[in-house]
Formats: sequence, C-alpha cells, structure tokens
Amino acid sequence: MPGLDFDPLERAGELWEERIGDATSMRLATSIMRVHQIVLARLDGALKPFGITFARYEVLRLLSFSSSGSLPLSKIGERLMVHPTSVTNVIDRLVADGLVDRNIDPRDRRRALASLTPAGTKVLDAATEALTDLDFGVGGVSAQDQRTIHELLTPLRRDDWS
Amino acid sequence: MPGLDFDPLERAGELWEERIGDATSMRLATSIMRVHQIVLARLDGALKPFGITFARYEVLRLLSFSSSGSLPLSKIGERLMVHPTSVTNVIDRLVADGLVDRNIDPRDRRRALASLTPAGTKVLDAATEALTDLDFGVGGVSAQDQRTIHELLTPLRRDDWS
DNA sequence: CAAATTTCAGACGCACTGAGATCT
DNA sequence: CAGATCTCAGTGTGTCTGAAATTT
Repeated sequence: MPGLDFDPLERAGELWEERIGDATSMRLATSIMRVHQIVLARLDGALKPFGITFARYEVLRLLSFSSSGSLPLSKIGERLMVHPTSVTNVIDRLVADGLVDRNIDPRDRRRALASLTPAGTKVLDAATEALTDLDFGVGGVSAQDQRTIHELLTPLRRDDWS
Repeated sequence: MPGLDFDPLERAGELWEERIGDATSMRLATSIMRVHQIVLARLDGALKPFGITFARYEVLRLLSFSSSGSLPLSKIGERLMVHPTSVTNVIDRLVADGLVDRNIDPRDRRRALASLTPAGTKVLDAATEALTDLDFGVGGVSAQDQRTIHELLTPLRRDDWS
C-alpha cells in the first residue's frame, strides 16, 4: 500500500528548509491535513455498515447526551460547529433513514427539535462499539501521547468558546 | 464569535466518561476533526485572493520543488496522497486558470506531465508569503509544541510509506 | 496479451451564499 | 417591526466508483 519508500511530508519539509526557510508551521499544518484524511477514512469505513458517516454519528451521539432527549437544530450546529444549512441537511438524511424524529417545538414554533428514534438509538450503540473497538482510528499512538496531542492542539480551537 | 461559554469537546468528553467509558481516543479523534476544519478554513481564506485552495497550493509547491520542473500526474497523486481522478480534477482547474501546463510525456505517451507556467510561479510565490505570514494557521501554538505535535502524529501516517 | 496511466461520467458528502418563509 | 430560526436553491470542492481509451 505504501508506494513510496520515504515520508513525503519529511521530504517536503527538507526541500522547504533548503529553499524557503523554517518549515515548522508548514509541517504541522500539512500533518494535520493528512492525519485528518486518514482518521476520517477509518471512522467512515467503520461506520459504513451502519449507513452513517462520522458527521451523522456525532449528531446521534449529541442527541443521546442531551438531558431532555431532544435538541433544536441551532443548538446542534452550535455544539458541533456546523453550518445551519449543513445541520438541516444532516438531519434530513437521518430522518429519511428513520434514525431521528423532527418536530416543531411547541414552546417556540420557529424551532425544530430533533430526537433519536429507537432505531437511531440502536444504530448509535452499535456504531459506538465499532468506533471504540477501532480506538477511533488513533490507536497507532499511545494513550499518553493521545492526551498530549489533544492538550497541545487545544489553543487552535480557542475561538470556539468564550 | 464564540456563542458557547465552554469547550464543547471537553463537555462531550465528560459525558462520554460518565456514560460510556474512557474518552481518550474519542477526544483526540474529535480534536483532529475540528482543528482540521479550523486550520483549513484559515489557509483557504488566506489563499482566496489568489484564486486557489490549499489543495491546489500543494500541487503548485510540489511542481516547484521537482528537479525537472515537471511531474507526471501519477507522481503528484502519490506524493500528495490524492486519488488519481482528483489529480486530474485539480490539474484541470489549474490549467484552466493558466497556472499549470499539461503536456504528454514524449518518452511514455501514456503519461501527462504537469509544469508551472510563469503565472503559476508568481501566484505560488505570493501565496507562500501569505501562508508564512499566517504561520500556516497554527500560530496559536508555540514552535516547540508545533514540532512535538507533528512528531507525535507521525505514527498515524505510518502506512503512507514503506 | 496484461499492465500502467489517465480520463470521463456520475454520485456523494459537506461547506457555503443568498434568499425566503415562519414565528416571537 | 426587528430579530431568531429554519429551509431551499444553487455553487464549489474534493472524494470515490466504474468504465473506457491509450500506450507500453
């Protein structure tokens, strides 16, 4: 599967330093791009048998975590950092697949409330087991290093909350 | 811009640990997804004035680094880990914008060779300056931590080369 | 002939813009 | 009325599958 006999990112970093200058930030940015692609492919691959993507899995999980069992779409977008039209799109598909119900909030009829169906709960539980079995695609790194990377990455998400 | 007054990923991690179990790998995977989204938006935003995306920038940069000045499309896909049809797609757009030339390799007429045009070189140089000025979108992290994250992430890319 | 390289047609997921509908 | 919430139509980008054309 490799095709290459060297780390292409390392090679790019060396050439960058020869011709342009410090390659530290370029290396990290490119690293993030590639790792994202690899991990997402693993997650989506593991979820394929359940007919969902990782983006949809995150919505199901968020709904299962909500205390009332349902959430307005705007809340979902806020929490998952997803564009309003994308939320509508994802919920549309989950409703079409029978995993989620969509109802108008009787207390504020501008709002649409999404909630898990029994089928959605079943898919969520099975998908969660598949993802944990896969170590969420990051098992190639030790648990300690997983924590370290997560902590060091946190400043890059700093604009997400107050 | 925040909208939230807490780190949504931290909240998800706490709920996960309450209801499911160890959240280490889930935290890292989700972290990678969100950081990728943020960094890519910054890079694409900085490149927008030049009419290119980060994916196209990577192709221009790779061509500028090649010793002969041109590369067969298959080589580009190999190095950047991009699907053959995606390479054709990206090169199509770069050719349409006058940044890249596409020619048949006279020594193996199955191959298509891509090379930078003078306009492509100009855009590449200006784009490189914009990206370095932006610290490739990862300036929120110290240079030392940037190196640490990159090194710790490397095992996840291990299948990319021999 | 088998294998490599590229292209093409079509589908999909997701992000975004801009506009509009509905309700508070 | 202004503002909030959601939907709809359309665009852009990149990914992928499956098939075909060309050349070695």
